Amino acid sequence: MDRVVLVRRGGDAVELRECDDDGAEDRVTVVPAAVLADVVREREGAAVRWVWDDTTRWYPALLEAGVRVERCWDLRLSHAVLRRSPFVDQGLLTGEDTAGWDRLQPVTAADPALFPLDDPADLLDPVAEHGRQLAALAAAAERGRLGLLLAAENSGALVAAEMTFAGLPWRADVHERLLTELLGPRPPGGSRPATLERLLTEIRGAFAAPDLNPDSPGSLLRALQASGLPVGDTRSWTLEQLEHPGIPALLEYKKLSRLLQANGWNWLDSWVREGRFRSYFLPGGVVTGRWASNGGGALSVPAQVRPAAVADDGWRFVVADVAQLEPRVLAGMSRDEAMAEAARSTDLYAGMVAAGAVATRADAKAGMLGAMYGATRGESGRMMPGLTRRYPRAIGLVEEAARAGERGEVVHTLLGRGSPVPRGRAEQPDEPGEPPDAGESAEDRDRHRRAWGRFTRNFVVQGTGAEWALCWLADLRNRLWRLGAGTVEERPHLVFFLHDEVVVHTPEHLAGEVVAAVHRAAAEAGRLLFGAFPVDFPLDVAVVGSWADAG
DNA sequence: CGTACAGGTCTA
DNA sequence: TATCTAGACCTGTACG
Repeated sequence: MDRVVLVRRGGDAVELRECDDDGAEDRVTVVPAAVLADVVREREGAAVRWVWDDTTRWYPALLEAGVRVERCWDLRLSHAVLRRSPFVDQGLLTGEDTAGWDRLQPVTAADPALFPLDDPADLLDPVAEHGRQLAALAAAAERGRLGLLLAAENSGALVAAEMTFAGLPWRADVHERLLTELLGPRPPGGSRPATLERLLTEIRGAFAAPDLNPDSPGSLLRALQASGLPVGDTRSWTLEQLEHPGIPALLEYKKLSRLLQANGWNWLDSWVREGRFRSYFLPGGVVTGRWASNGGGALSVPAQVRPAAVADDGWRFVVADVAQLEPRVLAGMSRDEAMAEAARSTDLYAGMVAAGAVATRADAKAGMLGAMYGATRGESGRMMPGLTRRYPRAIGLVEEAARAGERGEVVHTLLGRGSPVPRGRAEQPDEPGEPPDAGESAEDRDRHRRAWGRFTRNFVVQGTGAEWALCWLADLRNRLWRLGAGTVEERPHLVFFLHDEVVVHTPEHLAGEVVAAVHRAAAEAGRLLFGAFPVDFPLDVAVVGSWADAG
């Protein structure tokens, strides 16, 4: 397949350097930046992979011009994967501007306007970096897996930009009605809404604290203790355990205050424009390979405000999520036949009960969460011996990951994403990590070592789960494109992705085909990661008018 | 007066 | 007897 490396030449020209999959260069052309979108649109007719320093620096402008690309190679994201992967000979990846690629950050909501001469990306040579990456991949152990990871990561970069471009349909009028019903009318100048004022008066009376500000944890804690309540913190969960006439009003205040602060009128003003909530998704933003987000708290949109996410007239949302993704991924990556058998049922935890591994569904859930998060005590910890007997390969895999982390070793996901090197173990001379703290006791060191073991234990499962989800997303993106005609936002398109859940915005008459596509993409993701090994990934899928109506 | 951190709450 | 993974982001408060 042809590859075209895009290189900025000053503010108003772009160099196109053609090469093949080995990086051997063919010809070079220079075009004015103003016609780049037309050039890309024309070349998209044939198979081509666009190679660029960073998708967030190139793709938004193409999408604005109505151009969608099929494939890219994001040097920033690929660099980050290759730099950490234990499959890679790091010597092949090292060049004089490696530190610059290490530091390169995506363009996000916080700094949308980088001027050409201020952008650190302009100091980097994409052609040289591309060559190093191809050489590193070609020589890698497990080249096939690592190649799949890079393909999925690069496809995710395109999805992320397309989701920000399209935006999640959001009805400000529905959201405002919800706020007014719960909080009262929008008060002027950011003062407290009527409902909060009323609750505040009640709380101050109940705790005999006329100046109490419940938004100040310190003064709230002192007021509670002065009323004789035996509390050490002011979390809602703690307060729910208490018997006191002021508690219900306080809990209600905290809940509504949180709504106001996180998703109130200010949020609407900041993040909703022209009927769309536009946040920035950051592929690879979490070390495990999960996405992070930036702007509007897209990864924690409360269920409370989801009624305001409403599909356009004549359109629907297809909302799909995977049931128990991570235990299923663990069954597949450890090739644990017994756990895969439990995963054959729609409810994996019920499957574990049916197999006699645990007594109840609650035990199954607590035990699996404990196995993946590293609980050794309490409810979850008690399940571990039984699970280990019944599922030795699955439990053995996470246990080994934990032991490796405790020894300070790097662990990796199925496709080869590597865990960070623990502090104090970094080998780069310019990044010595934290020097050993002379004041740290043996107990502290032991606690840190076990905490790092819990992190690496979770890393292999959460990270491989993220790889499954990326493959699902990438395959779904291609299927959705083939279902319609026109630009991205005229066809069925992804508008939201959160670890194991997707939301597709689709013309109503295509909803049935989108549902089928979501299922087929999930089956394909399982095949890509686990081949013929029989582990199922059943989906909960809903066709709805509002996001709140799913699930 | 701006930055850093603590505490809290939402997400999977 | 037992709160254990990964994030974003708000306010209040301490600090330089």
